[in-house]
Amino acid sequence: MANISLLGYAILGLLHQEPRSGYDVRKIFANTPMGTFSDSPGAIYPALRRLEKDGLVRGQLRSASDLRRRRVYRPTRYGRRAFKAWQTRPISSDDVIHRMDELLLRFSFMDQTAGRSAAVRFLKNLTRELRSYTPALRKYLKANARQMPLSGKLALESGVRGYEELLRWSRSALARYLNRKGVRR
Amino acid sequence: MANISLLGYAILGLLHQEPRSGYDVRKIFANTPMGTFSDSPGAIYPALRRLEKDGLVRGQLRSASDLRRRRVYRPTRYGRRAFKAWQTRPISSDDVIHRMDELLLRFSFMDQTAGRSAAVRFLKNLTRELRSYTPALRKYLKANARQMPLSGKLALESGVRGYEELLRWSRSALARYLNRKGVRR
DNA sequence: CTAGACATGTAACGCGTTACATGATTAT
DNA sequence: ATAATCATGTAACGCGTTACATGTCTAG
Repeated sequence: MANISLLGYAILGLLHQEPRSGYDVRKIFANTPMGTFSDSPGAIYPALRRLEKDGLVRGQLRSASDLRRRRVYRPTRYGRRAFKAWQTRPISSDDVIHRMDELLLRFSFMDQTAGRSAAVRFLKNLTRELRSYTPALRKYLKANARQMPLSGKLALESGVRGYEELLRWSRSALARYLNRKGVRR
Repeated sequence: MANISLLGYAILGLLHQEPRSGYDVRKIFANTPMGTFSDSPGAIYPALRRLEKDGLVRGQLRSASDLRRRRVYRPTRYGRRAFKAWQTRPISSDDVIHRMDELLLRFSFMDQTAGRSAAVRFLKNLTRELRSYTPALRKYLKANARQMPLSGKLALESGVRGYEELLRWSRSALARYLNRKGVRR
């Protein structure tokens, strides 16, 4: 089974939307909020080749009227299955503590690829984990605040607030899905 | 001039508080909210050796009553200067967009090592950058929301909210410093 | 005709991950 | 005795960063 990096999943997700070239992906990473990923060719082209080597995407040269070589990739059936499996993995407390960025990436492509019900399940589980972790963090801060320098205390406060906001977001996102239940658009 | 990784700076910051061994550092990464950093020996011991090789820290074996070998590190004068230089670097929009975690790390040790006035300057500059970036992100979301799938929209909404919360935090943190101006304690 | 966007690659390098290894000390 | 904790290391591996290289097409 292929081992896919976060960048690999990001690219695979984009290829689910429409067939794209490495250059297309680069432009997205350079010009949109997906820009947390590197748009450097030294990252993207090898990543695409790896995905292809592992059978997750298939690339073909588009040259019909184009003399310009341009390799366009799309996910294979296996790639789609692997992507969906990644998206629907259970959410652990460790994910919430160490891999929040990965969780958000998993969610961002959710209803295109795994469906609305998977999105709802995801948000329910995420909410559960956040409801348990957030107060624990807040408690840690309260317990150790006295012996921490102001800047350290404040930096941690920032982290706690970030998680608390995430929990509010998660709940409101869930509500957004549930309110639309069965509503066609 | 030495090139120091984020993990390197995190360790260097901890060594500013008191001399510590690699094992001490590991325990901190394993048991506190600093746990965003890896506590694996394969990361920490080589990082300490690099810091030492670059003249940023000095390690000495503590063995007096201890037969157990235990290498305790403390920053050198050069290490302290380098750390402070890193902390007081100007804040760019790129830092805010791509390296928020590094900014928070820089701030978290601020008043132990660079002083209260540096902390205030940092927060003022951070607030400025966030005041410019946050509405731009929000605007992007508004402009593209129509053509985005719900989960994509919501994932981006989460990012925007995170930045908005960060801006509120930054302002309140600044207020916290300014209210104490000249107050001993 | 030339600057800039289009488009894809490769090579060296550094560092973090994973897994394994070693041995001393303390607690049960 | 022996399991757990203390404590430090090393080797293979993968991937992202940086920098360089190459060539095409389009706009002014």
